[in-house]
Amino acid sequence: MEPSPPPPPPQISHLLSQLGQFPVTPKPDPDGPITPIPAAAAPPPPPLMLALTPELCDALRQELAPSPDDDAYFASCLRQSQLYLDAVAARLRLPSSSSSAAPPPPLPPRQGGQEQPGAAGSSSSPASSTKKRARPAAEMVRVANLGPADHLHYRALVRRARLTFEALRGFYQREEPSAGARNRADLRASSFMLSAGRWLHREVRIVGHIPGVLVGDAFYYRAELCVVGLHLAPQAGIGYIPGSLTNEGHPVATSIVSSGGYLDDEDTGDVLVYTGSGGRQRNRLDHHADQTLERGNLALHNSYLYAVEVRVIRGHICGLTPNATGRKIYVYDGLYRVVSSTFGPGKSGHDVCKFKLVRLPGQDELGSKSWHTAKQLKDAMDARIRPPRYISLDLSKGAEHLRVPVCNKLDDDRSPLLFEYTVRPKFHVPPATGTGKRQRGCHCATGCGSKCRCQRKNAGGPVYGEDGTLVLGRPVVYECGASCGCPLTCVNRVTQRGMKHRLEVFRSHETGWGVRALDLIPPGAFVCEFSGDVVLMDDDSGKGLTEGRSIIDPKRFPKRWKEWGDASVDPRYNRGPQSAEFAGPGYLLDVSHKRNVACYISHSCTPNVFLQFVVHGNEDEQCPHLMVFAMETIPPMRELSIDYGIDG
DNA sequence: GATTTTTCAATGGA
DNA sequence: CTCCATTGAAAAAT
Repeated sequence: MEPSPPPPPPQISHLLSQLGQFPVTPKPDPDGPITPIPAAAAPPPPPLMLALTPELCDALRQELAPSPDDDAYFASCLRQSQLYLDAVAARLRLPSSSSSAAPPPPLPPRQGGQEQPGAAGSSSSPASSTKKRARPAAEMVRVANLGPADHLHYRALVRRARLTFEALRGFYQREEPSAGARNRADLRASSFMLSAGRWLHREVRIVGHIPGVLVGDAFYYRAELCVVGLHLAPQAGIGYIPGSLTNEGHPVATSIVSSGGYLDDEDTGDVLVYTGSGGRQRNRLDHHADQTLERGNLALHNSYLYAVEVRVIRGHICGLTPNATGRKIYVYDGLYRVVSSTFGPGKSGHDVCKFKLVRLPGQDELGSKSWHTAKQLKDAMDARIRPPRYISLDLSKGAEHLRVPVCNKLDDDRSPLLFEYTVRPKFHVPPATGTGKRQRGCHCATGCGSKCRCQRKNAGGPVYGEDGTLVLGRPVVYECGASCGCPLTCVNRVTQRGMKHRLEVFRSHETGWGVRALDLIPPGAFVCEFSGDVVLMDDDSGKGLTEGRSIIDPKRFPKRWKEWGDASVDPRYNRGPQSAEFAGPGYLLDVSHKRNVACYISHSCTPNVFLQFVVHGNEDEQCPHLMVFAMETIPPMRELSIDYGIDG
């Protein structure tokens, strides 16, 4: 048997000739090496249903000029698929009888010229009455040319959806500590959000980037990928638009999750060899049967033929997670194009579909690569090697638990080194009232439980979970303190143990100086404290001194803590008794001379960290610590941002 | 439309 | 700690 020719690159001529030809059951040479799918051996092509108008054909042909230049080539592929999808979208059937149960929410105000709504209902009433399973919509779109205003809008939507997901997940997890059966809080959270109409982009099938999701964004659960619309299949690796929704009747893949679950996978970052699905026992690595070119496999093959870009999400096992055993984390790595599709025996002997994907140029740095560079930086610093352009290996000069490197790759500014570093502000300690009085702290000898006096000052249950993450944002948090009987390892002293995740200060184009994470920071984790010189408000001598100084006013921070842990979308959730009114801090922080890392965190109105007031033991309530907590999963090399309450 | 099939999860116990 | 069986949910296919 003569060897089949390699598949021609999917250029336009090829595309045009292939549009109607889909080999459904290829029969490759059983004992040969992996053979390309023989297009010639395909069954008679189904009728070509995509309307190729003369204009469209001309437009496509003009793209023909094959260029050796990769960028031009990829750009041409992108334009091709754009043309194709536009043609398909234009001919798509309408969403079947307004399939969304809830009435479409009012469109948010939008500034940019931009045709795609796709906002999940903000005020949509939970469509609990309708039993009908709401199916995803049929309309297929690609969102392009997002203006800055649109980007902010979508980023805020994604942020809120993830906050809700995390709050619900935490709520469900705590709700039944050990109710016999398995507690899949993640599934319950996503399921509830679906029924409440809070999945994003439900009314549309998005090809390409999901607006509001950045390359490098990290997710702890597959269910979370569903909620934001990145990858709709809860378990399957290939997400696709079913053939019944494209007018040609062929499925098209939109996203894949690569978790290294197959023997034949290879991954060098920009190039990924992905194995199709099927032929495998669940949870098993090895194949026991041949795969077939159906469903997801067929969809991915069609993405190859049509040159449609595919979202790639990589699953990493991160042993470094604070909460114990080898969790997985899913990182959005951007858009890839399928450059080859083959079918043949894999390592286990059975036939497998293999797809080679190449990352499209012009995107933000590969998320997975950022993890790598962060690790290299950390290794170098552990070995006391100063990477180039690092002006300090430790801004705190040993004062912090972890070293805080400073990096400036832009100019010669070394100003962070000019400030004195203070790990925590020095508050005026109130004189012990009543000398005969006993210590005001708790007397818990080992661990502080629900009986602990300090814990009970926090109305509505424990402040921190087992893993040390903040359960719920509060007006103020009372931790145990110096006068308590418990050790520093007490569960109620999370912020006193210092930073747990490495940060670095860096010079940035946009914000002057900024702070970014070197470690993965889980949502709800303590990040660091704001520090500087304390200026009491009622201190007359201090008032005049604030002129011309860098002052942080703790009162100016918007109450972003309200967004954290708020699961009130679920009516069964009640946050318990509200703690008494908190007057708020009565001091200013002067960071003109002394400061710490936190002062370099930049501002955003879609922040990924927030401020939580924390009182340690019997400290003055007027002077709560300004503690920074993560609001979302922060991947390595991602800049931290907080809402300072300045208009932006 | 209802039911079955498919799926590179996640848990908690052994 | 690794293995594993069980439960689980949504979309596509039937």
